[in-house]
Amino acid sequence: MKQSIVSKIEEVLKSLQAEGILPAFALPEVHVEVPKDEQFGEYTSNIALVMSKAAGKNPREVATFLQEKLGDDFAKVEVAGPGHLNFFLKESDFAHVVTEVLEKQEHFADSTFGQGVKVNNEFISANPTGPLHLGNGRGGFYGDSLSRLLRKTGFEVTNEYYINDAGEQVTKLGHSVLQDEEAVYGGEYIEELRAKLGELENDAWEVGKRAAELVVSDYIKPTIESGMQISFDKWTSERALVEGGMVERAIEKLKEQGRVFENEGATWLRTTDFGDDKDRVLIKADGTKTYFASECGYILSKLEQGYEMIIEIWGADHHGYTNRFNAVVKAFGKEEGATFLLMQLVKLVKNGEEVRMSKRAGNVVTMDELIELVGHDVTRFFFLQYSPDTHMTFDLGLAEERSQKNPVFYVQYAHARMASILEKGQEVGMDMADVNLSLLVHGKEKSLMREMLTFQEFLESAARDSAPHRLPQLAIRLADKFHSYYAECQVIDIENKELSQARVALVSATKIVLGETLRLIGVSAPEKM
RNA sequence: GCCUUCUUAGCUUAAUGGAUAAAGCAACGGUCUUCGGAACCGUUGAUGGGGGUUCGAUUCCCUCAGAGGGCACCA
Repeated sequence: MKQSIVSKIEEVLKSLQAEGILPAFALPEVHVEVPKDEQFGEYTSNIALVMSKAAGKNPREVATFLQEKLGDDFAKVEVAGPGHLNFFLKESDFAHVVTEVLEKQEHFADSTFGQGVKVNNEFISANPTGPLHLGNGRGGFYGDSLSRLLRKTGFEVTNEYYINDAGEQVTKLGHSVLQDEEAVYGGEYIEELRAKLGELENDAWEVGKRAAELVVSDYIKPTIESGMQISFDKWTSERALVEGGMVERAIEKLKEQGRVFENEGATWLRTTDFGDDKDRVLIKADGTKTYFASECGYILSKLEQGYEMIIEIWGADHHGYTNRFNAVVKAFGKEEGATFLLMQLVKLVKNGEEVRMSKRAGNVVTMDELIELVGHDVTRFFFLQYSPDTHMTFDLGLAEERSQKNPVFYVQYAHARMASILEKGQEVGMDMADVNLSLLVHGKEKSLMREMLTFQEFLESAARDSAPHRLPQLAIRLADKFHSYYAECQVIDIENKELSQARVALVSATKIVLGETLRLIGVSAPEKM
């Protein structure tokens, strides 16, 4: 719908210029949006405001020219405010969308927006040195929901977890398990690892390797799969990559590009060619490779697998690494680099005092603990609500109280209420086969239908902006509109069967759209609570 | 010192450069229940300070103040 309005506006503008009503000038790009306020219609364009200067006429005048030529396909086209052009859809469009939702069910609003582009979405990727903590949770839920959104809008997405099991931290983990003087990590899980590993040789690297595997299999994976309900398509091991010779290949390839040089006994990559602050070491003077070198191998392997879009969801503390990362991507010949989502760190507060999260001290609050305390749906909804830029503070003292007041219940309750109405509708024999949807003329009904009309649009722009945090807001809005409708209109009324059937159809469609929104968020859509 | 993110209502947060800045919680006042009251309706209340760009700025630029994060031949 949006696209067709855009083309119509473009067409009319050209004809206005041809007729000499508007002077000849390069037409700006036409933007059509869904206005947030319903009183401004279903779609709106600011084109008259944007081009008024070039046209040498005031915006309202330009808008009026357009208005006169665009009227036919809409119930109303209006010029409002400083020169906005607002489009109101016909009654038949409203009724039609309900039919469409009921036909397509959960596939309603599936789109081809992403054009099957192959996306690699890497998130969490916590070091295999301990259980996942709250900071991992934020990026985890965000990444998972983003993937769901991208798939819905036509991208082909692979969720990937990178296991950093080849570096110095593995040796440190080994020392910690051995409990020698170089131990750095503490906490209960270290004791558990010790017990599970049994007889230990006195080699921190070997012990660390085995311990890291256990951390992944016994802590990280269960938390992700059962606790957080995230499924990864791929778990990539840094060590496997290194042992498979990927890193050497990457370095060779970079040498071929002429980006590699020697200095002070070390081997460097000239990342400054691509906007990095300084060049980076690949091979240290002592002959060992840096983490950055294996990162190069990893990037090459992603590119060789044919991913056209690379998404990296990192903690904001990794901000300084984006340039060198992109430098490598570009050195391998990909022009636009990766999409980075930098999640600001979660600040943890308990009774007004900040809790420093440190694996060393063993005072981390784990995802498992939080999920056990308040439940998966509450945890996920809470973390997903906020934009990555927000420096969110999480008050543990309020966590339980929050769980009672979490909006996720409000939304789920709306869904359960719909289910209950539909069940009742069936009992009293409401037949959906031949429904007269033109009876849905109440303002609250139109408001619900408007959400359906603009649903796909909403999803596509959230996908375009990598902004899954808008989904909880949509869920709340849908629930709000439904509750409000419910309070004002009797859905099932035996005395008025025709209207009731239309309303049951509307509730049924609303339930599908809300259910789909909840699925994209990743929380359950209960039939009963 | 350099780079970077943030500052919106009492609190936690929304708002692809658009129209009257939106919710939840808290507070206050109503609905008194035939479909699920975990609900509905209403009231109070906000863009850190100062410049600039723009027809239009919470949004872009500069600056000041405050708060986070980052600046390894570590990973």
